[in-house]
Order: sequence, then C-alpha cells, then structure tokens
Amino acid sequence: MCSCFEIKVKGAKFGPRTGLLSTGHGVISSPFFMPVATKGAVKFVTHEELQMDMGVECLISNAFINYLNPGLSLIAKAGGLHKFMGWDKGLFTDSGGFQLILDHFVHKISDKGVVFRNPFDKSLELVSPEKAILIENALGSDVAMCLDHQPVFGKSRTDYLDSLIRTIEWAEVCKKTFDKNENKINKKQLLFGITQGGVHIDLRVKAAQALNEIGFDGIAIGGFGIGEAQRDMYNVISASKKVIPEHKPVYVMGIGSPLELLNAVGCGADIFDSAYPTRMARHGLIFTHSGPLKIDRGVHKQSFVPLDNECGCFVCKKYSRAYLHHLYKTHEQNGLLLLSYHNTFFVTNLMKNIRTSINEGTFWEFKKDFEKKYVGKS
RNA sequence: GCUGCGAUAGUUUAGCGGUUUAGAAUCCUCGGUUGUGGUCCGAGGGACCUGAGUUCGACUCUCAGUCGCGGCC
Repeated sequence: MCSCFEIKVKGAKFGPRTGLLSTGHGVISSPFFMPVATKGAVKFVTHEELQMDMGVECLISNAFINYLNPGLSLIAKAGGLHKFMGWDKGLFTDSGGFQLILDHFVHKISDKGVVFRNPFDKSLELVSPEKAILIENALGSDVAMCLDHQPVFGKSRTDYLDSLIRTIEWAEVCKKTFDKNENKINKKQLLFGITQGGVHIDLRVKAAQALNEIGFDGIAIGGFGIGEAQRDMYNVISASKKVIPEHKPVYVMGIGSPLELLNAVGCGADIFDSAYPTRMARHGLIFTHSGPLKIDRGVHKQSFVPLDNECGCFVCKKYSRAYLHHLYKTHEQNGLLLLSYHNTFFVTNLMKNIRTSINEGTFWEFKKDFEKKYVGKS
C-alpha cells in the first residue's frame, strides 16, 4: 500500500483541501474533475484540447465497455489502454458497476457477479469482481475501481443494505485479486473501493469503515447523481469524511454540475467524474458564470454576445450565441464540438479556480461569489 | 378578358358531409438529463382564405370574391 496521496493545503478539519495524487502517469493536482471517456474518447472533445487548452490531467474510461469492444487482446497489442487511446496522463477505469442500474444492460445479479448483456452483440457475459479487476489490470489504467452494486434510486433501506453488503464482499475479492496479480501492465496501478448505502448515513459510515479495513488507495462514494436530494448527498460526503483516514483521497462518483462540485469540494471531496457537462452540451444546456443557458431557445437567435463573457475559452472569445444557436438548431456537428468544448472548459476551469482559492485560503468567499452570480439549478 | 389548378398552425403538410376537442413534422415556451447510451426525453402553445348558399349538420359540397402558380386571347 503506497501513500499515493499527499495533502497540500487544508482548511478546517474535514473541509476543502488541495492535494497531489501520484499515479503511473503523473502527479495530479486535486480537487480535480475527470471528463468521461467511456469508449476511450471524451465525446466531441479531443485529447489535445483537454490536455493543451484545459490542462486536464486525468480522464476516466470504462473497463467493461473496452473489454467488450475493442477487447483486451487488441488493447494488449496496442500496449495498454493509455497507448491505444494516445493519452499519456492520468486515467481511471470504472469497473462497470454503474451499469447495474440500467435494466437493459443487466441480465442477472447474484453474489458471484453480474451477468451483462453485451450491447454490441446481445450475448450474455458474466462479470465477477475477480474478472472486473483482471480486466482493469490488463487495461493498465492508473486507478482501478472495484466492481460495486448500485441499486436504482428510491429503493428501501433493506435493498440498500443488501447492495452494500454485496459491494463490500466484492470489494474484498477485488482487493485480493488485485494484490495477487503480478502481471499488471501498470506497476503503479492503484485500487479504489466504493461505498454504497444510498442516503442512509449509518450504512454509508459502515461501508467506509469496512473499506478502511480492507485497505484501499482511495475511497469512492458511489450511487449519486441519479435522483437523490443534493442535501442528502452532502450529508453523506461529510459523514463519510469523518471515518475515512485523512490521507486517503475521496472520490465522489458521477457528480459534474458546477454547484454540486463546489459543494462537494466544500465537504472535503477530492475527485469527481461525470458525463453531465458533455451530455448537457450535446443537449444544448450550457454552463455560464451567470447560470445555465439553453442555447436552443429563440431568444438567442439574434444575440451577438458570447455564451459567457467571463469565460476565457476560445468559443467564448470568438463566437456569438446567435452563431452557436444557429449551428445547434441546424444540427451542424461543429455546434456540438464547440458547445462540448465550452462546457468541459468551464468545469475544468472551475476546478482550477477552486484549487487556487483553497491554496490562497479564500475558498468560501470564492464559493459564495460564484453561487451569487450563478442563478439556476444545476 | 377567359380558363385550369390550388389555398389547413410561423413553415411543410395529413384528413374527412357527423364517431376529429382537425393528425404529423418542424417551430415556440417550459421541465428533465450527472461512475455506457443516441444533437435525447417529457409537458404545453399554435391552423381549416373571405362571403353567400345547399344541408339536420360544411374545414369538407356549390357559387362569388381575394391571393398564388400555370395556360390562352
């Protein structure tokens, strides 16, 4: 067990903090947000833009999806997922546990693992916790995530308890498999455990304690972003922070709206990922410093101002809302390119500003100012 | 001047003498979207050219007018 995480600046106990996560592909400044590259690419944004323009140091891909297509042997031939993708910075892989909330994806769940339906050829495929880890080892990501069991939102406490127990049992198997495998292509690969338990604080605390005992490089809080009240989520993060050792990075999975990121950092979380910014861009919802904006609305038809005049991205420097509205409404692909770029830039820039404010001791003022200007829900 | 065809949401259109509160797409407004997933999903708004007639009943049939496209003198 290495100490992969170093705390740089922290405020109050359990409050916001900056740190450094050491991986096989560089040291990543936290708190950070990972754009989602499920199939090895962030939709409509190139690696070059992410790295050169936005300073993104880490992405997350999906082990299960890559395993199904293009498959492990091809990725092995390429020399691992990093080389296959042409990405030489940090890279997490999700095990595929999140897909468990999607009915059409899952055939059956048992204690042995999950029988998935292959979306590419409809065949059935058992993914056990052992197999999930071996896949992630073979892909050579910098951080492998355990296979977890996430119930759909709104289940009973008993259901959450069941999924939690299963997730912890699987976490033990994942850890053993990970430690035993000496053929990892990424010798510095890290392993994170995931808590479940819905909004039940006592379940979440038990889950975190159980993961502490097993011993992971970092702890992820899973199961959010699917319908629960935001206040419940922050309570869970805060409660979890109290039982997770201070030197462990805390990763809140699936969170990606500006206000959620800001609040979760305030609760002491270090790492995030979400398809939200890019998916919202594809659906025409644009983040700005004065709140979310829907580019398809008729009011933008003759609006010759930038999406966000406080944003430094090239889209905001160069193009008007009227032009982007036109591209979006006429289904011109460049519209999605530019909007996805902006939203991703916005979120990564927000994280950059959050890190600066923590380092300078002004996080809470920064948060208050941001929220004051940011009118709207997400 | 004569004549043929046509006229339904902002746009492109479906349809019928009564079971149609006129259907669709687009458009407009609003909501949703968060560890695969579709420039996606959901709700709402908006129309039978005008007038007269036939008929129990006309957006639908007849006539006239207006407008559009075409032909002829």
